[in-house]
Amino acid sequence: MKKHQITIVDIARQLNISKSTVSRVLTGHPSVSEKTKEAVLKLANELDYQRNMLAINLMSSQSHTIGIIVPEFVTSFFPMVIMGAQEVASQAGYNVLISQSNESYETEVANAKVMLDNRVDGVLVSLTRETRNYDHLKVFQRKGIPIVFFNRVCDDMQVPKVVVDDYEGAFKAVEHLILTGRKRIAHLGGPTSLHISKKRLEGYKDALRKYNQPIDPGLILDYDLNLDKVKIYIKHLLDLPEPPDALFTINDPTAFEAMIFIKAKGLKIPEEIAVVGFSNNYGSTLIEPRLTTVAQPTHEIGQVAARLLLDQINSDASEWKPIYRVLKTELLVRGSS
Amino acid sequence: MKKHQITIVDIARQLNISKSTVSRVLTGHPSVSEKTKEAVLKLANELDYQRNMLAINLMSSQSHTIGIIVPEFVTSFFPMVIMGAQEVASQAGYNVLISQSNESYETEVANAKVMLDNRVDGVLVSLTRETRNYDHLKVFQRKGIPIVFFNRVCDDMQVPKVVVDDYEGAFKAVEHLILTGRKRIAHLGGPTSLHISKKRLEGYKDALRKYNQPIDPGLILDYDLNLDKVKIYIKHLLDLPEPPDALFTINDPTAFEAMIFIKAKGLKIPEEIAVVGFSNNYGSTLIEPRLTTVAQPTHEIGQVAARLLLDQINSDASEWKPIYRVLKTELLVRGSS
DNA sequence: CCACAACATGGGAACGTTCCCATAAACGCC
DNA sequence: GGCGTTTATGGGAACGTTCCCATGTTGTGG
Repeated sequence: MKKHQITIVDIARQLNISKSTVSRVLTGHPSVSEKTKEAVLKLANELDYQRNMLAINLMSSQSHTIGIIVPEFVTSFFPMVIMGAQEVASQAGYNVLISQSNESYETEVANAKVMLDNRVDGVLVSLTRETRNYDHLKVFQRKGIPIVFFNRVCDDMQVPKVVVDDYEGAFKAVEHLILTGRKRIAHLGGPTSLHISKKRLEGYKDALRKYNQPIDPGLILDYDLNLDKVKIYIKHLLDLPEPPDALFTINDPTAFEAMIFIKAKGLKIPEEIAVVGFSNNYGSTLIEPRLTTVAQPTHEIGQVAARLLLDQINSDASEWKPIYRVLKTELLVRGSS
Repeated sequence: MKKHQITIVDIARQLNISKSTVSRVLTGHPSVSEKTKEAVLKLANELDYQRNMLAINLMSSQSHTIGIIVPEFVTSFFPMVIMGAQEVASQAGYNVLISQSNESYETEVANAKVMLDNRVDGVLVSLTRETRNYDHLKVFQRKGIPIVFFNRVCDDMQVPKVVVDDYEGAFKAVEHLILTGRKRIAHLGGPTSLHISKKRLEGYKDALRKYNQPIDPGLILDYDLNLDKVKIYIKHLLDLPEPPDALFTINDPTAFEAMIFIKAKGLKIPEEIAVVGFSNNYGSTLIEPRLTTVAQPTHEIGQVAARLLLDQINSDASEWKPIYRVLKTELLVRGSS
């Protein structure tokens, strides 16, 4: 059981003034005499008074908390985004309630419910790879709670979104492969339900088109991002009568798995097959050869998304605009290509 | 501005019953007639009623939230621990408020304050590398809020702690190096203020002693975990008149940096110098050669710590015991040794 | 010296729950 | 049929704030 907590009433009683006055001092209200202000501050400090956010939250009907729902946080991408968001949020006096959906639709739904129960003031979401139904997220809109998507966004909802230029990033990656003489560039993409998968695939195709290279459907595969399956797809590609001489993957972890398999097969990277990833995850400079990849401004994604969310929190719902922010990527050419 | 929220009073009014009864239905209190129960449940569902945790929290003087303070979460270690803790916590109906101290003492202090303001029901802490003063954490004890340390623990406080057997892990790592014929094993350790640094150093020394190898102080370095400095220390070691033929580092990220530098110098790993890390971070199987390391049961650390914390939350402060849980490590021998 | 503004303070409702206590009805039981 | 017991319900305080409104007190200008 908890001990008695010091409240403003305790302070008021000891100083023989009303709790209103104490509250005024503590919230910095101007109309209170210098003398009482000092006395209150002094006693509050002595008693080790700590404001009770539980009461403030109820009173203000605000939790001063924003929720973040991400599919996972073991690879470095989402943690970095969260860092950026957390910075902005805590500077504005908001806490961050993080939850992982573990790439499971059901967990995402459950997490959304928790956020709702806890009356988060807004929510940042990056979808799971299997989310097809968005009812659990539309609830936020219905209840007037702002929502901002990042990275894995929902095309169905008219709300702010923060993404990187996946199309351009993929285009640059593939263009780079073409310009370094690759003739058969394979693409191991993500689930077609994800916006990012589509955009990256488009960039891949358009780069080939621009340089008049044939688009061979046999070199384009999409998979569910379950890393264990990567080697199956890579094996398939390598076993083709005309195997690819380059590989562009949906993300870095996929590229890592692919490289490990390719190296185990005894093929030389980049001589026999070049590999390019996406995201510049932790590990891309560890693997050998170092992975060429499309860097995303992770930290900035988090910051921008959090700022958009705070803007909505601090404005009337009628003013909300479905701003679509596209951040730039950067191609980092390293040893694998 | 928020729209009107559906409350139990709304439900009560519409059904012409008291809010007490509605509350009873919603909390599953037995003494309420089947008929009213049904009606309430039906209407609550229709109106899309959502309980307001803000009110419940104030009423119960519990935030139903546990705080976690970690030094960082970009390397995979802490995210994994957090995952374990989050699992246990959310199963028990608790939220998790995560904050990063970024290895900064001041941020750790500020984070602790936020936790206190928000009346977390308990807190899980892993210290920064620079924390020497524990007043900001002792406040929790004083206020009757349970605290559990993990990984980077505080020797000064009599509270539950969850660690791995750093001593034994280090011992096994160094023993392995000795048994594979290494004669001059260097150790790049962490700051001596950290408990884990001391324990791992002890394990290192005792392994050497057991096999009658000399302990050469010139081969033992400690640093502040700022990865940028690793190459300076490694350079120093390699430039010694009698350079080491093996290196045992305080953790994996340090080992990665060391390996990159060593490889750049043209030395062969493991032939000319073997490397062993600690923690089995993400990336240890990416780097080449794959890093031999001491695996920690990260997920389990989080689970165990969260359970110890919940046990305290649900029991009287007088029953709290400073349980010290030591989990087993496992030596993973891979290519780097 | 009086009217009126500016300042300092107090009182109490409100936020949405839970929970204790009271009350009324229904139900045996001898 | 009266009495104690169970069952279903209502009333209202409490949690710790904030904030509106009221009240008193001081100061200022004509």
